[in-house]
Amino acid sequence: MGRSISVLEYALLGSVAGSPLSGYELRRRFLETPMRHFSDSPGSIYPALKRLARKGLVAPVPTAERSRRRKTAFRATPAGQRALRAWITEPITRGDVVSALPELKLRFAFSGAVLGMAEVVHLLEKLERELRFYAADLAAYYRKVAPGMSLTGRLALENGLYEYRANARWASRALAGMKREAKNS
Amino acid sequence: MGRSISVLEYALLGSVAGSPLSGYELRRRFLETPMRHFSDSPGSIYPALKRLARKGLVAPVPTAERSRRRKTAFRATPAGQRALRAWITEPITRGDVVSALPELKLRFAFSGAVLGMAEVVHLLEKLERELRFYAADLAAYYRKVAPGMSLTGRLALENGLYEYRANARWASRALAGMKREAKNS
DNA sequence: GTATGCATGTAATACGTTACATGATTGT
DNA sequence: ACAATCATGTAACGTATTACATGCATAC
Repeated sequence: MGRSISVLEYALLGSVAGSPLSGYELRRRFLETPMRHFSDSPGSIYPALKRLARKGLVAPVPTAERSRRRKTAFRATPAGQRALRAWITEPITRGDVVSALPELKLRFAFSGAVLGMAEVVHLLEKLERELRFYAADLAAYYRKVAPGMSLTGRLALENGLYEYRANARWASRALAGMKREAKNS
Repeated sequence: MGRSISVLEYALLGSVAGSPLSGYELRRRFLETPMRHFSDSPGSIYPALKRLARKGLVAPVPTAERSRRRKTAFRATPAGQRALRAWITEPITRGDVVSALPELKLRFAFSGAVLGMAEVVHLLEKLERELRFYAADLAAYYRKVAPGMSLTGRLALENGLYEYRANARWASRALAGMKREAKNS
């Protein structure tokens, strides 16, 4: 069937999980917010939106607008919400953190919309564990190969190490913050 | 003509700029080293290698090997070195750091092989400037929108902020290290 | 009345992904 | 003898990129 869903499609789906948005508004989001790494080109967004609609994951909402500008806003359907949830709660495997970190972060960013607090915490815990694990891996690799590397190669490797450590620290702090907040509610 | 060169192709080209490597060895690199975010699938690497060969940027080196295993190692040609250099020294525009940071890092990682120390420093300075600039942008954006965001959305935004700050700090430290080293030579 | 922003689309192309396929060599 | 690893490829498919194209609305 029209099975798999691309990361771009999930990004769109997650964006219309809360309030409906039109293709143009989604483009502006990708252009103006830190979701900038997604292309804002109409050639990617409108077709992706149509695919989601064809799969029944989003649906156009009646345009109760005073403006006569043609504009079709889409919203996630119940099936869309389920698909989003399924994607976000997919198991995090070792190595996802290496080859698909941006996707994991996107999943986390959207998790608040479809998951309960306890599940969000669980997701973040998994993420933190994998980040720490890979940071340690990288550190070991660095110690092993750094002596024989070129200066820029070694620095690039260091960059990766620092970045993963920063990510791991972020996850720890975020986790602590969430647990604190959970008590005050 | 066979103009543009994909990031994967540059990754391969840069990898064979120093010593020749076969498709299989390149796959293993992508599998076992922190270049893991590149796919190690034969369906991407062998065709990309062939495209590079067709463009005259890499060439097979005579297999003076004792092993009778068929194996074709490729090395960057002079034209390949020039193309690599041209890519690495392309101007860094505002926003590259947002939409193409991994590519910028790859360029830096390979820069040692084709650029002089002064040019590498210049590249890193540009990179550092843009990283700081965007980190500041993100911080301003955070202050503006954070109050109205969901918890996970806000945390994801924080993550981006921390990550860019970590990158900027790395660039500063690397720069300081390079300048120190330049004196001792 | 003309430029800018809103708003949506299509067509050509090239590329990466996945799956499939083959065979030689080394180690046990 | 068999499994694992070395080593290279092809075919189908979907999708992102780029460029082109259209038209309405608003502000000046």
